[in-house]
Amino acid sequence: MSPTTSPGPRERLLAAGQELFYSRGASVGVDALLKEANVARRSLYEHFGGKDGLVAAVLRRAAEDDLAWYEGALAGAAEPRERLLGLFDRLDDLVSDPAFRGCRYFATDLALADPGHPAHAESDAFRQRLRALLVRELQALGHDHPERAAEQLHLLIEGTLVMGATQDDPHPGRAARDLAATLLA
Amino acid sequence: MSPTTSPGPRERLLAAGQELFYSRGASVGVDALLKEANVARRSLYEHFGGKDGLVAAVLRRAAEDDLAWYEGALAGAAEPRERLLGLFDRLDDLVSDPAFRGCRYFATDLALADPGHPAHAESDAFRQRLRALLVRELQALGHDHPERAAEQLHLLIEGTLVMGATQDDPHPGRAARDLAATLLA
DNA sequence: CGATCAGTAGAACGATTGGTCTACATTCGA
DNA sequence: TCGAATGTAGACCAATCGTTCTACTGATCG
Repeated sequence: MSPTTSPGPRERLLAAGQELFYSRGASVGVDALLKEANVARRSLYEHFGGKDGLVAAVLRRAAEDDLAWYEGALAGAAEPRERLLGLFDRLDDLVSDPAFRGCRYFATDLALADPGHPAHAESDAFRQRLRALLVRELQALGHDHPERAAEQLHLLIEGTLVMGATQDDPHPGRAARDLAATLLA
Repeated sequence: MSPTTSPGPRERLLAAGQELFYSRGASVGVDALLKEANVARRSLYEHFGGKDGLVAAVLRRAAEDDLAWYEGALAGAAEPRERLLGLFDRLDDLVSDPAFRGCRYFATDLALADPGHPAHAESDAFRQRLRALLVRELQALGHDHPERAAEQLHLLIEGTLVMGATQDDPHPGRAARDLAATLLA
């Protein structure tokens, strides 16, 4: 149990899933995941019950990371209004990365047609937490209609991610930031 | 050649593809397409060369329909400004339909990992035509920065479609309309 | 009439899918 | 020291994928 113990198969599977599900979509084969994680086939089914379980577990973990990213992006400025506007600057950087492939949760939802798939619950949970974070921020800002404004900010965020994913727009974050600015006036 | 001749296999395949690719995604099996179209396996390969060809052909046809829909949505009002705002009302109706499953082109792009797939070219073409339509409308409106505003309107449209697809937002079109209104001021 | 052609119907293909199972290695605590 | 756990390695399975193929049918037209 030394602190430098190499991560076990469960951890490696989560890491491989986070990487491959994002870069190649939820349709990557189990074989590719096992190879990337250097893990035996059996370990996947013992730890996650199957591919579906891994997809859901990866989304759950990614939600933690992503929400922390949003918190960090908001922390870029002190003034309440600048905090939210700065978020779109960070988003613009994010989607400008050529490796950016769009919103993880939306892509997964689209890929998994079965509405009962456990991954959908994770997507919903993430979106609710993101929305709550926006509402909280708008309340701290003293906005008159935090719920309505959060809906609009959410729409701007999703729009930025889509525009960034299709790549034919160099700086969707800037376009969204300008719209957000009028919203926060 | 009577005018009531039932559509041939090519036409039925396009119709089946437009229906199934949208409702079940580009990953629907060839068997389901053939069954829906009531067409022999062989016809698919003679007319479209394979499933990839059908996917691309369906997107090309859908682009015509969808752009016509956008034109129609703009035609709802006479006053230039109301034309664009009315578009978001129509979008709100569209995404409120429980059968709405998001943007056809973006979903297809996400589903087809291979960047060389012919469907991507059709998606790009559609987006460019949509963008051109917005620019034209903004010019007619006498907007100071039609290109920039079109980018923002496009972002609002895509955002509306995403929010509508996830369903946890009853009226994303209204949120987008309000943002668009400030943009057109 | 007979040839051609577009169509249907469906068997069969090789590859790949997610999932199960057996055999063996390692670790670790009773 | 023995015996569970926990892991790896990989064969194997049934199902499904997109594709190719053969066999047959029904027009259309010289």
